[in-house]
Amino acid sequence: MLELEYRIKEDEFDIDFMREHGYIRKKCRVCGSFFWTPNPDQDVCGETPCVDYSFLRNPPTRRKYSLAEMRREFLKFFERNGHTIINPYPVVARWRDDLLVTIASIADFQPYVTAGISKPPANPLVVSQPCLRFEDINNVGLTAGRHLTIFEMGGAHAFNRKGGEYYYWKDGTIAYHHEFATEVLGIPEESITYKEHFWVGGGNAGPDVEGIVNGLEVSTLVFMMYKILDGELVETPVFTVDTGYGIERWTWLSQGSPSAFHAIYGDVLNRFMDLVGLDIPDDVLYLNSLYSPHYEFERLNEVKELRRGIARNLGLDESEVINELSFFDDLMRLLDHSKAIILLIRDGAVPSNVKEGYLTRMLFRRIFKIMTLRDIVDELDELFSLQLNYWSTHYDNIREINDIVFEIIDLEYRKYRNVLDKLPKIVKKYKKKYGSLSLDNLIEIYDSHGISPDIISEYLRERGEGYIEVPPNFYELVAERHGVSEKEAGMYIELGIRDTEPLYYKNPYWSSMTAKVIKAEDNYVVLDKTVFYPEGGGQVGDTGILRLDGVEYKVINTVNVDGEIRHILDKKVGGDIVGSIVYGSIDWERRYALMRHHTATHILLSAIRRVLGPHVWQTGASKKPDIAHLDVTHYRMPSEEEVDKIEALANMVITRDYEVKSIWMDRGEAERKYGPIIYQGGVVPGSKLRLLVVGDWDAEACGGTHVSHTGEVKYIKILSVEKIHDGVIRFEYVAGDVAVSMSRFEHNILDRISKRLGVSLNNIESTINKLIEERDRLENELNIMRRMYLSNVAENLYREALDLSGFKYIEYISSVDDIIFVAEYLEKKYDDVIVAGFSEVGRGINIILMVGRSARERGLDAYKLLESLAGEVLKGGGKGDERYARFGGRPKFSLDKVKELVRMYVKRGLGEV
RNA sequence: GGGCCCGUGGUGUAGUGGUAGCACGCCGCCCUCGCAAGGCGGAGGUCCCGGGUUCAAUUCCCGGCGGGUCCA
Repeated sequence: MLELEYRIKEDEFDIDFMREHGYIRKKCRVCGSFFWTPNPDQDVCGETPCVDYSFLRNPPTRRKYSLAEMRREFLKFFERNGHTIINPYPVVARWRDDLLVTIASIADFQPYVTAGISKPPANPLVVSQPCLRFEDINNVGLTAGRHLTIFEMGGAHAFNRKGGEYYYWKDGTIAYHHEFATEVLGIPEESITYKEHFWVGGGNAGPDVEGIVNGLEVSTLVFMMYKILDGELVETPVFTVDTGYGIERWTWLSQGSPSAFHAIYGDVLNRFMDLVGLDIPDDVLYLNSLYSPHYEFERLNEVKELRRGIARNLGLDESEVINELSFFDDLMRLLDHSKAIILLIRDGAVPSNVKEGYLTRMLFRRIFKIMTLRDIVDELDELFSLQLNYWSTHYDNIREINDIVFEIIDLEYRKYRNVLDKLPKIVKKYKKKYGSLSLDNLIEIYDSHGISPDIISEYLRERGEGYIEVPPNFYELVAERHGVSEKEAGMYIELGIRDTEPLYYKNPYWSSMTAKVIKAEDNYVVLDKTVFYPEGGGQVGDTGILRLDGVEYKVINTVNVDGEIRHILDKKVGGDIVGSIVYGSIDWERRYALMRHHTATHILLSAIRRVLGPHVWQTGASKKPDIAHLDVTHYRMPSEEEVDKIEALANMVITRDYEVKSIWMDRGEAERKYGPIIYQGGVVPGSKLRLLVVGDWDAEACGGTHVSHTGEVKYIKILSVEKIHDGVIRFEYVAGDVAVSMSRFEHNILDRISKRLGVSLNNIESTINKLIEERDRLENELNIMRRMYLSNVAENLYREALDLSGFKYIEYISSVDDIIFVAEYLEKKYDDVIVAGFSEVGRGINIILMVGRSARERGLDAYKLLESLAGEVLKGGGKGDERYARFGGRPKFSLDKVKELVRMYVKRGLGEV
């Protein structure tokens, strides 16, 4: 986030609206901010914490509204005033490359609409957009519902063009807001304050006013008119009215309920509280809400103090109130997080360890943790069941994912338990290493194993193994370990193709052309028109030839660099050729394979969605001439049956021979007609979209080249399915002639195997199984034989052993393994044995000495003996005990000499010399 | 995309620069009318893969693959 100080001009909001309504500008005596009020005596800005909430139990509106009613009132009001109602976008912001999730209603229209490149779906428009915010996640629950990870932003937007279409600006925006509050909801004018502010975000900026009613900020009305370039404000060609009405806050305001959660979740909240057995008096909750603007997660001790005050105030037991409220906070977190999870899953953010899937997992982990510590895990399914039921009446496609959600809950909970099951082992390890656990250890454990410190603390407490104080800034300490890497919000806008007419769009079947050179540099040329498709959308660039002045160049690749289609050649172009006419022709066979693979990808994606569910979204794809792959969001490996079904469905689409059409459509129209599902491929630039429509089977925004009928794809063969991350499944497949030759190729291999084995194709599998079993059996048998052989060798060695003072002295040169076997064998069987083994190992030698029981009793020590000798005969080291010792190193003498020396030492050790 | 942790019989794990152990499970025998428990015996491992250091690597170093986890 850019840290810039922008001052609002004194007369920024000295506008007709303020004058007509008798609003005057004042400075808050508490926080110092400027605000507008119709009350001459008002000297505070009207927002908490400068004042207290005054709507609790006493709403300023004419009547109470449920969330659904408030949303409807809001949308209908703006519709009456010339705004078109737009369906909300997904909460996963796939059309953005700078955001993972939708954080505001305006995010739907960035960057193309706000930058003036693309037309909005309607103008002006209104939308109630579910949004996700994670930066205040710690405060969720604590602040009585002022902070939520999931909320609806009512956005009324107008996009005004400088010197072009103009709808309304400051006066109109504030007037609509005012009218909605006073006329529609019946809020008295004197209750409404407008606080001045300067908004900066996502590379854009502009002055704004916050609408405040009875202490609660209910809306932010932003006049987005700048972009930030190198820290400077530069006016944008489009002046965007960016209003955000907090639908949940307006609802709370209208109900004056004990908390915003009561207003949002209604009956779900009551039933959930009953379920877990929390009964908390309304008086306590109201006072809690009143104090809540002063609550902050970072200062939990102060929160406790304030809550103690609530208890005193009401004459209740202090610790009881503190405990009940902390339980209440937790339950609200559960409601909030589970709602967010449901929408995330609906929009394809399947739990994962990367990207938006990680956000889903994090929410799950927080839920599990709370439920574990509160011992209410049994209610997990019921919580989601209540929520799914409730929100299915608010949002689309919730019922469709019902079963999927429960399957994911089950999987995620199991993963979470697995993590926790590692706890005893981890604690043991740290205790062994450090004696006790330090704060640093806790941070490390959380970071590398995901076990939060309070769980460890609880675990240690339960087992009476000490107590560790967890500082409230724990998670900041974790962040420090990672180093702060603030990413500058980049509002990257890709331009369409310039200068070159893309003939491949006119007709993808054209394979050659004559064109004029408009630019030539080093090894690439740019033409006025081309049939060569530049790399994009996962489809690789075309290759072929260009003929110029009788010279033939190979086109080794075609790329789009900043909207310029470059034909990359195999050699440099000579001379000034700009203006010359060239003949070009693409490698048609290759391109046709690519077209088939590309169309196959669209067919397959829709087949996967139909089989696995609507949570499936494309996360990546690649189309090469010989193979293609498609990555999609899904929470587990699909079963063999599912894959078969997908493949069959995809091939059915081929058989039906649907027409494949590319249609250029206005972005807004396309979104209206097909919904956000068209953005499967990710960010698509431009005001007009090229929509690829496959019969009534599939529609996606796509810039690739496609066949004209699905029948041309011929055949889709899925080659492999693998999990590339948690939550991301990759399908590898081939289509068309490649698929046909692939299956011929595979069949040939099988055929050769079958001939080699001398069995029919049907029996290959069982024959190979038999062969493997046979091999295992032989390996085993060989092992037994080796042991038999070696024991035989050992017996022979014993029989022919040298007699040293009545002991059997055996010298044996072989591999280390053999020596050890023989030595062990003899030592177990004969008491009077001494085995000296010699082995050449790598670049050195090993000496192994095994001393039998009676020689040990005579005082012969294998380790001591070798140790005393080792320095003399080799450069290395060794290990062992009185019975067995092994030394190794680079020898100083020949093996024979070493043998002689060992024998000499043994003799001496036995007192023979 | 980056950081950290982890890869050892079927499963769970110990361990170490020098013969890879333990528990559960499995097989056989004993005990029992039968089962369980108990006793005895046994099978089962490329110590994830590749490279380096070393006389010697499961162990140390580097790279890869796989899993976990945290942060973007």
